[in-house]
Amino acid sequence: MKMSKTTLPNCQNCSHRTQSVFADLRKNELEELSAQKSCGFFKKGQYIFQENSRLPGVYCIHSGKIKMFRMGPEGKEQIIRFAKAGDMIGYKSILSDEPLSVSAAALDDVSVCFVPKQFLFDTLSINNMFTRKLMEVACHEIGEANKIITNLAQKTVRERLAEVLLILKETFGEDNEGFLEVKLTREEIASFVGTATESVIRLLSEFKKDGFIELKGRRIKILQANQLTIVGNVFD
Amino acid sequence: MKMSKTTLPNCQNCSHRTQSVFADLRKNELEELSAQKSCGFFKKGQYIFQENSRLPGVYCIHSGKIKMFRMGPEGKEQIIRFAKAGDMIGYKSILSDEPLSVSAAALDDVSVCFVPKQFLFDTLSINNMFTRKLMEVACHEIGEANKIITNLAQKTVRERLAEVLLILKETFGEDNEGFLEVKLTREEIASFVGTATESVIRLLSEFKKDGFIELKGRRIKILQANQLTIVGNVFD
DNA sequence: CGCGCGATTGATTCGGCTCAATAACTGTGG
DNA sequence: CCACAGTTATTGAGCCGAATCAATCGCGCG
Repeated sequence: MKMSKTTLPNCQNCSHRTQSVFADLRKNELEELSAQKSCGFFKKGQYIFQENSRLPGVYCIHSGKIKMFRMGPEGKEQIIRFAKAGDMIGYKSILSDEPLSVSAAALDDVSVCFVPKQFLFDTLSINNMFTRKLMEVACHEIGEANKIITNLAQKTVRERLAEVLLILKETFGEDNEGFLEVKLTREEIASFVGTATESVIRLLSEFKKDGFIELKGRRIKILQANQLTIVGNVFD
Repeated sequence: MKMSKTTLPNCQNCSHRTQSVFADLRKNELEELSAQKSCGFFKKGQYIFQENSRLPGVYCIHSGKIKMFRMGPEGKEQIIRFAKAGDMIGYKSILSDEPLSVSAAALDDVSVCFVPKQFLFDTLSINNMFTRKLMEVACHEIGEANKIITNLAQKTVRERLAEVLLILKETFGEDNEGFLEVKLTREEIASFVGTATESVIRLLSEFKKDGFIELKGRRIKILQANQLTIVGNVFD
């Protein structure tokens, strides 16, 4: 991975800044961030980092999509969540001072900024709004994880797949034709749902037959989101 | 629930303080905490709080054991984790400014201190060590949740039960006879493992037959922890 | 244009859930 | 301290969702 300071825009005028955890940074803090960060690129399929390792900082995603996953006991990937432009990844390991609990891999070509952990700690100690924002993001994620745990334990594969489709729509949005703006293999979908690839395939074609979705190769279009919320027992 | 300021010791000389998130509070901060907190008691079985509600602060557990759980789509409890003396609960909802994502209920008689959220926010803004500690705890919990998600998706019930027994030992310890220092119904164990009550019962008696554990009514003694780690595919 | 991975479909197996019937235990009040 | 009532635990039988295994298809890419 090449790292440089010039390939991506300064943090001050980064288009993702206002939606990111850095939204509340002051002018001089942003300048410092720009000065300390470096940039990197990952091709589709490459690992950004691997679980159990440690990083000297965090990544801010400038463009591209990323899957966060853990290896199960038989070496099978379990996708925990996705990340996209504007998200910061790898920070939990820094803040809890533990090795990474997940790996991250690029779903398409990805460009990132790397922020040294010292910048985080420095900013945490002087900018309360930043602290609050970071806590908010972290604590929100715990709530999401609690929901996933309950779903995995209690819902059927059919229900979980319906919900996953809605999550993908929510997370990545749709292109101008209405297809989900993310390209995943059936195996990756299965890994996120927590089931076998064949089960995903069978249920997808069932949803297609029911008119809930349209399939075009690897691309998925959601036709009846409301039906999926019903099938998936999705309340919130 | 009765609330008073005198029933429990001051925070300064609370025996759990040094292991809690309040370990790094300064003298005057501890005095302020003592002044602002109130105390409460819950009988076994009572709810401390319910998911989707909001609290004006957080609870510190002074004594007793608590289950944290979520209601699944069919109204079935999913136990996410346990909490015990020294733990702070309910803070994630405060910090993410969202309704609670879990409920909490007393597993035995519980006494708690209630800390208004303003104290938390005030202390976050002036005590960096407290901030770091709180972040550390929250981020650690995310890592744990990631592990649980992977286990639920990929391990068998047998493996998960073996691991749960070890988690219970780790969390609550053993009494002088070697029995787990927590009294759970089979249904609660099942709810934590993410399976049916009958499956827990069958597998427990299997573990007993294999000599891994001893059962005495509701009480469980772990005889061969190492065998359980093998059966449960527990690496860390 | 062919190679190879990913997708699909079918057949079969099986872990684990549900339902049902006792048995054992907990704790409660007399 | 005992009896009773209501839980909770146990065990068995049967079923079903979903995993696995096997084979073929088809698209994307070099």
